[in-house]
Amino acid sequence: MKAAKAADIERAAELFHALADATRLRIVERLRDGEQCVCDLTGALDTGQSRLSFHLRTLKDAGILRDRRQGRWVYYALNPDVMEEMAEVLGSIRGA
Amino acid sequence: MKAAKAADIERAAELFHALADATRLRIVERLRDGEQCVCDLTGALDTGQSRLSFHLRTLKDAGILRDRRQGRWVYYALNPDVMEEMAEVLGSIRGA
DNA sequence: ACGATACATCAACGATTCTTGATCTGTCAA
DNA sequence: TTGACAGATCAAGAATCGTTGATGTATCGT
Repeated sequence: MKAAKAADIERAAELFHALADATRLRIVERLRDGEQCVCDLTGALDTGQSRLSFHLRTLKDAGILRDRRQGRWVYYALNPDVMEEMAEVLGSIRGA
Repeated sequence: MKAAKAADIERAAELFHALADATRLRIVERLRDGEQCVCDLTGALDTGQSRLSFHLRTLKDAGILRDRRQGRWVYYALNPDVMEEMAEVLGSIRGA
Protein backbone atom coordinates (compact mmCIF):
# COMPACT_ATOMS: atom_id res chain seq x y z
CA MET A 1 0.00 0.00 0.00
CA LYS A 2 1.86 3.03 -1.21
CA ALA A 3 1.58 6.47 0.30
CA ALA A 4 -0.86 8.79 -1.43
CA LYS A 5 0.57 11.70 -3.37
CA ALA A 6 -0.71 15.20 -2.80
CA ALA A 7 -2.50 15.17 -6.15
CA ASP A 8 -4.21 11.91 -5.24
CA ILE A 9 -5.43 13.39 -2.01
CA GLU A 10 -6.80 16.45 -3.74
CA ARG A 11 -8.52 14.28 -6.29
CA ALA A 12 -10.01 12.06 -3.63
CA ALA A 13 -11.29 15.13 -1.79
CA GLU A 14 -12.87 16.33 -5.02
CA LEU A 15 -14.61 13.00 -5.57
CA PHE A 16 -15.85 12.77 -2.01
CA HIS A 17 -17.09 16.31 -2.10
CA ALA A 18 -19.13 15.62 -5.20
CA LEU A 19 -20.80 12.73 -3.39
CA ALA A 20 -21.28 14.58 -0.12
CA ASP A 21 -24.81 15.66 -0.83
CA ALA A 22 -28.05 13.75 -0.58
CA THR A 23 -29.50 15.13 -3.78
CA ARG A 24 -26.41 14.16 -5.73
CA LEU A 25 -26.43 10.70 -4.21
CA ARG A 26 -30.03 10.27 -5.30
CA ILE A 27 -29.02 11.21 -8.79
CA VAL A 28 -26.23 8.67 -8.77
CA GLU A 29 -28.57 6.05 -7.38
CA ARG A 30 -31.04 6.61 -10.17
CA LEU A 31 -28.35 6.40 -12.80
CA ARG A 32 -27.17 3.00 -11.60
CA ASP A 33 -29.82 1.51 -13.83
CA GLY A 34 -28.57 3.43 -16.83
CA GLU A 35 -28.75 6.68 -18.67
CA GLN A 36 -31.57 9.10 -18.00
CA CYS A 37 -32.51 12.46 -19.41
CA VAL A 38 -32.78 15.48 -17.16
CA CYS A 39 -36.53 15.56 -17.55
CA ASP A 40 -36.84 12.06 -16.06
CA LEU A 41 -34.63 13.03 -13.15
CA THR A 42 -36.60 16.20 -12.49
CA GLY A 43 -39.75 14.19 -12.11
CA ALA A 44 -38.20 11.42 -10.09
CA LEU A 45 -36.35 13.63 -7.66
CA ASP A 46 -39.02 16.28 -7.25
CA THR A 47 -36.64 19.17 -7.43
CA GLY A 48 -36.43 22.45 -9.30
CA GLN A 49 -34.84 22.52 -12.73
CA SER A 50 -32.13 24.95 -11.77
CA ARG A 51 -31.19 23.06 -8.65
CA LEU A 52 -30.99 19.77 -10.49
CA SER A 53 -28.87 21.32 -13.18
CA PHE A 54 -26.48 22.64 -10.55
CA HIS A 55 -26.01 19.22 -8.98
CA LEU A 56 -25.65 17.48 -12.31
CA ARG A 57 -22.90 19.89 -13.19
CA THR A 58 -21.16 19.31 -9.88
CA LEU A 59 -21.14 15.58 -10.52
CA LYS A 60 -20.05 16.03 -14.11
CA ASP A 61 -17.23 18.40 -13.17
CA ALA A 62 -15.93 15.79 -10.76
CA GLY A 63 -15.96 13.25 -13.57
CA ILE A 64 -18.65 11.12 -11.97
CA LEU A 65 -21.16 11.65 -14.75
CA ARG A 66 -20.96 12.12 -18.46
CA ASP A 67 -23.65 13.80 -20.55
CA ARG A 68 -24.86 13.39 -24.08
CA ARG A 69 -27.22 15.61 -25.97
CA GLN A 70 -29.81 14.01 -28.16
CA GLY A 71 -32.16 16.38 -29.88
CA ARG A 72 -33.91 18.39 -27.28
CA TRP A 73 -32.84 16.20 -24.42
CA VAL A 74 -29.63 15.72 -22.50
CA TYR A 75 -28.89 12.28 -21.11
CA TYR A 76 -26.69 11.74 -18.09
CA ALA A 77 -25.00 8.51 -17.10
CA LEU A 78 -22.43 7.26 -14.63
CA ASN A 79 -18.88 7.36 -15.88
CA PRO A 80 -17.56 3.79 -15.51
CA ASP A 81 -13.95 4.95 -15.23
CA VAL A 82 -14.63 6.96 -12.13
CA MET A 83 -16.28 4.02 -10.46
CA GLU A 84 -13.03 2.15 -10.66
CA GLU A 85 -11.22 5.22 -9.41
CA MET A 86 -13.52 5.35 -6.40
CA ALA A 87 -12.77 1.76 -5.58
CA GLU A 88 -9.05 2.54 -5.63
CA VAL A 89 -9.51 5.57 -3.43
CA LEU A 90 -11.47 3.51 -0.98
CA GLY A 91 -8.78 0.90 -0.92
CA SER A 92 -6.17 3.50 -0.13
CA ILE A 93 -8.18 4.84 2.77
CA ARG A 94 -8.92 1.50 4.23
CA GLY A 95 -6.60 0.52 7.05
CA ALA A 96 -3.96 -2.14 6.45
CA MET B 1 -28.82 -4.46 -5.35
CA LYS B 2 -31.60 -2.96 -3.28
CA ALA B 3 -32.64 0.69 -3.42
CA ALA B 4 -31.11 2.92 -0.81
CA LYS B 5 -33.38 4.24 1.93
CA ALA B 6 -33.44 7.94 2.71
CA ALA B 7 -31.55 7.36 5.95
CA ASP B 8 -28.85 5.46 4.08
CA ILE B 9 -28.43 8.32 1.66
CA GLU B 10 -28.11 10.84 4.44
CA ARG B 11 -25.59 8.66 6.18
CA ALA B 12 -23.58 8.22 3.00
CA ALA B 13 -23.58 11.97 2.46
CA GLU B 14 -22.32 12.42 6.01
CA LEU B 15 -19.48 9.98 5.44
CA PHE B 16 -18.49 11.49 2.13
CA HIS B 17 -18.59 14.96 3.56
CA ALA B 18 -16.23 13.99 6.34
CA LEU B 19 -13.78 12.73 3.76
CA ALA B 20 -14.19 15.66 1.39
CA ASP B 21 -11.22 17.59 2.70
CA ALA B 22 -7.53 17.17 2.00
CA THR B 23 -6.46 17.73 5.59
CA ARG B 24 -8.86 15.11 6.83
CA LEU B 25 -7.74 12.65 4.18
CA ARG B 26 -4.15 13.16 5.29
CA ILE B 27 -5.19 12.38 8.83
CA VAL B 28 -6.91 9.20 7.69
CA GLU B 29 -3.91 8.24 5.62
CA ARG B 30 -1.60 8.61 8.59
CA LEU B 31 -3.86 6.53 10.76
CA ARG B 32 -3.86 3.62 8.35
CA ASP B 33 -0.70 2.46 10.09
CA GLY B 34 -2.37 2.57 13.47
CA GLU B 35 -3.24 4.78 16.37
CA GLN B 36 -1.50 8.12 16.80
CA CYS B 37 -1.70 10.83 19.41
CA VAL B 38 -2.66 14.34 18.43
CA CYS B 39 0.85 15.59 19.09
CA ASP B 40 2.25 13.21 16.46
CA LEU B 41 -0.33 14.33 13.94
CA THR B 42 0.34 17.98 14.64
CA GLY B 43 3.99 17.49 13.78
CA ALA B 44 3.40 15.28 10.79
CA LEU B 45 0.73 17.42 9.18
CA ASP B 46 2.27 20.78 9.99
CA THR B 47 -0.97 22.37 11.00
CA GLY B 48 -2.17 24.46 13.88
CA GLN B 49 -3.49 22.73 16.96
CA SER B 50 -6.92 24.25 16.74
CA ARG B 51 -7.31 23.40 13.10
CA LEU B 52 -6.26 19.83 13.62
CA SER B 53 -8.62 19.45 16.53
CA PHE B 54 -11.47 20.71 14.36
CA HIS B 55 -10.81 18.15 11.66
CA LEU B 56 -10.34 15.32 14.11
CA ARG B 57 -13.70 16.14 15.58
CA THR B 58 -15.31 16.21 12.16
CA LEU B 59 -13.99 12.74 11.43
CA LYS B 60 -14.93 11.46 14.85
CA ASP B 61 -18.46 12.86 14.63
CA ALA B 62 -18.90 11.00 11.36
CA GLY B 63 -17.80 7.80 13.06
CA ILE B 64 -14.66 7.48 11.01
CA LEU B 65 -12.32 7.81 13.96
CA ARG B 66 -12.44 6.81 17.57
CA ASP B 67 -10.42 8.45 20.30
CA ARG B 68 -8.93 7.25 23.54
CA ARG B 69 -7.39 9.32 26.26
CA GLN B 70 -4.28 8.01 27.95
CA GLY B 71 -2.86 10.29 30.56
CA ARG B 72 -2.04 13.57 28.99
CA TRP B 73 -2.43 12.33 25.45
CA VAL B 74 -5.38 11.52 23.23
CA TYR B 75 -4.95 8.79 20.66
CA TYR B 76 -6.98 8.64 17.48
CA ALA B 77 -7.47 5.60 15.28
CA LEU B 78 -9.59 4.52 12.36
CA ASN B 79 -12.86 2.91 13.30
CA PRO B 80 -12.85 -0.50 11.60
CA ASP B 81 -16.65 -0.67 11.52
CA VAL B 82 -16.92 2.41 9.39
CA MET B 83 -14.45 1.03 6.89
CA GLU B 84 -16.80 -1.79 6.21
CA GLU B 85 -19.66 0.67 6.02
CA MET B 86 -17.74 2.66 3.40
CA ALA B 87 -17.26 -0.41 1.30
CA GLU B 88 -21.00 -1.08 1.39
CA VAL B 89 -21.78 2.48 0.44
CA LEU B 90 -19.39 2.26 -2.46
CA GLY B 91 -20.98 -0.93 -3.59
CA SER B 92 -24.39 0.67 -3.58
CA ILE B 93 -23.16 3.58 -5.67
CA ARG B 94 -21.42 1.49 -8.19
CA GLY B 95 -23.39 0.83 -11.31
CA ALA B 96 -24.87 -2.61 -11.90
C1' DA C 1 -0.20 24.04 45.09
C1' DC C 2 1.92 25.56 40.90
C1' DG C 3 3.38 25.68 36.32
C1' DA C 4 3.71 23.22 32.07
C1' DT C 5 1.85 20.27 28.61
C1' DA C 6 -1.88 18.20 25.62
C1' DC C 7 -5.91 18.96 23.79
C1' DA C 8 -10.84 20.82 23.30
C1' DT C 9 -13.82 24.52 22.63
C1' DC C 10 -15.36 29.12 21.49
C1' DA C 11 -16.03 33.38 18.90
C1' DA C 12 -15.38 35.87 14.87
C1' DC C 13 -14.47 36.21 10.32
C1' DG C 14 -13.72 34.81 5.43
C1' DA C 15 -14.62 31.39 2.00
C1' DT C 16 -17.33 28.07 -0.14
C1' DT C 17 -21.65 25.96 -1.18
C1' DC C 18 -26.55 25.65 -2.00
C1' DT C 19 -30.96 27.52 -3.32
C1' DT C 20 -34.16 30.34 -5.94
C1' DG C 21 -35.86 32.94 -9.61
C1' DA C 22 -34.69 35.11 -13.91
C1' DT C 23 -32.66 34.95 -18.24
C1' DC C 24 -30.24 32.76 -22.13
C1' DT C 25 -29.40 29.04 -25.72
C1' DG C 26 -30.48 25.36 -28.59
C1' DT C 27 -33.92 22.25 -30.73
C1' DC C 28 -38.14 20.99 -32.49
C1' DA C 29 -43.05 21.43 -34.45
C1' DA C 30 -46.37 24.03 -36.76
C1' DT D 1 -40.76 32.48 -38.45
C1' DT D 2 -42.83 31.81 -34.29
C1' DG D 3 -43.72 29.59 -30.18
C1' DA D 4 -42.94 25.94 -26.99
C1' DC D 5 -39.95 23.02 -24.59
C1' DA D 6 -35.34 21.15 -22.46
C1' DG D 7 -31.78 22.58 -20.19
C1' DA D 8 -27.73 25.69 -18.90
C1' DT D 9 -26.21 29.74 -16.76
C1' DC D 10 -26.34 33.82 -13.90
C1' DA D 11 -27.04 36.82 -9.89
C1' DA D 12 -28.14 37.41 -5.19
C1' DG D 13 -28.96 35.79 -0.72
C1' DA D 14 -28.89 32.08 2.87
C1' DA D 15 -26.55 28.53 4.94
C1' DT D 16 -22.67 25.79 5.89
C1' DC D 17 -17.77 25.18 6.42
C1' DG D 18 -12.88 26.14 7.56
C1' DT D 19 -9.38 29.12 9.76
C1' DT D 20 -7.35 31.70 13.43
C1' DG D 21 -6.39 33.24 17.94
C1' DA D 22 -7.96 33.18 22.63
C1' DT D 23 -9.58 30.71 26.44
C1' DG D 24 -10.94 26.49 28.99
C1' DT D 25 -10.00 21.81 31.00
C1' DA D 26 -7.59 17.78 32.36
C1' DT D 27 -3.22 15.60 33.57
C1' DC D 28 1.32 15.45 34.92
C1' DG D 29 5.94 16.72 37.20
C1' DT D 30 7.90 19.30 40.78
